[in-house]
Amino acid sequence: MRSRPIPEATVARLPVYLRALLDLAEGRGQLTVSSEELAHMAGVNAAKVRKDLSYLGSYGTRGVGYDVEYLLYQITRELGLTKDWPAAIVGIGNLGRALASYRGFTERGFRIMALFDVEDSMIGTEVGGLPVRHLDDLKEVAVDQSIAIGIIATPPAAAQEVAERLVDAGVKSILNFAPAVVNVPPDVSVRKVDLSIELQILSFYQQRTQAIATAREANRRLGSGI
Amino acid sequence: MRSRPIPEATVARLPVYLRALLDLAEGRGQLTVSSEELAHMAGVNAAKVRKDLSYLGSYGTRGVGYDVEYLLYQITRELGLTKDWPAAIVGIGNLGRALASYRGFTERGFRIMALFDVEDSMIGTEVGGLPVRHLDDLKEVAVDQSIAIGIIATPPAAAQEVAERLVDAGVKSILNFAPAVVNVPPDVSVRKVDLSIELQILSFYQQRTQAIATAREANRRLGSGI
DNA sequence: TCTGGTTTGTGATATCTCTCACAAGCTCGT
DNA sequence: ACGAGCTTGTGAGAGATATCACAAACCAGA
Repeated sequence: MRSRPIPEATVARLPVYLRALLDLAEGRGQLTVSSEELAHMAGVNAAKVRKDLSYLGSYGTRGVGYDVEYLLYQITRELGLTKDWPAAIVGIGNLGRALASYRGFTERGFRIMALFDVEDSMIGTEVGGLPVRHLDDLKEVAVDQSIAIGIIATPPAAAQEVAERLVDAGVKSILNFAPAVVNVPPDVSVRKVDLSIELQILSFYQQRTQAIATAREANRRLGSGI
Repeated sequence: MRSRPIPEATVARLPVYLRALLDLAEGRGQLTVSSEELAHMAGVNAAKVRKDLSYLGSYGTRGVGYDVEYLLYQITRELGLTKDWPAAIVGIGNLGRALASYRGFTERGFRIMALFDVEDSMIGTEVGGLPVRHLDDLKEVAVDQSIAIGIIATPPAAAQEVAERLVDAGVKSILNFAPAVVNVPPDVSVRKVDLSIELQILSFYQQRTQAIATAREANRRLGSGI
């Protein structure tokens, strides 16, 4: 089963398994883990865990489970986390500032190397130990520092232009926090994180269950002859 | 086709269409829009747009397209955005603070009504015009203010407990920013926003294309007899 | 009223994803 | 050495999602 392409859905879950395994290794010092236990920690079912891991190769032992350290290494390697990825943040507003000082990034080898904005009053100031530079310097800095990942935290109107500048600077991976769709060439990956969209999705399900409750209520009144 | 349940994948795209329609209405004052144009603005293909919209009912006109205002209204209604949703943020660190002052929320009828933390030094201070209250007051405040949406922005170790307190307070929709899996009863919706996971997914695809490029390079050297 | 150009709505089909169920394979105690 | 008890790896089928392709319906102009 090795060397088959890894499905997108599986790729999206590997980081979740990775985190669970880190908890096991660092926290409890557990040596092996069953698909059942890993599934519970990751909030999925055991068959899915086994199938996901089978795409990486046969790293488990029947009757025993998976070796935590070995599996950790394999997932780390598969996700390309054995090396550091230099990243840059564009747009140093509320969100950009929070991202710049967010610990979670550096933890897994993502290093914020540069910050960019267009606001003159902001250029030159330090945020989280890094100077804010002008967007016009993006290409030069990106090439110089081998920036691999661009993080867009600008207002929506600026997102597309920033994306194009990142692409022009050779960046192939973009994480977009701006509430806007950005179009890029097919060899560039974009992932979007959109708080407002997530809330709207929650709203849909919340409203639906309330609607059902209301309907049930109405139905009960009808049924009881009122 | 009406009254069939709307697929999850479609629900997740409705907010994207909504945003595009708002651009059309407010920005350019355009009256109708074709699935083709909407698809381009949303970054998907036209057949998908039509199928998605068909779940809401037949709101288009053949040969013409969709009435922008009418479609706006229908999607807004379907997403439950005709009323305001009171929300609360738990965990007022870097991220929580940024969220508390984030404009994007209030825009679509999500009102941040309360902030919670456990750090004594933080309790009583104001963030974005709201006082930070102690987590122990959560239930009382949540019931009193009819909080519908809970936003978790705590460190990962606290996430599960906070989720349980939210559930206990009657909250049925949770947006989880903490890098941790939270388990909730089936009648509660959780959506997670995990910056670190998104970066790791980007890392996978970036690393893969680099690996392919390296292999191709090696192959070329072999082929040329070096 | 008819014709040509346009765009929707949707069956049919392809692709992706999840879940089940069980043989194969491992460990351990006897 | 062997059987009991687990746990993996995976084929098969179910289910969800995406895409295709085209008939049906509309508008505008003659």
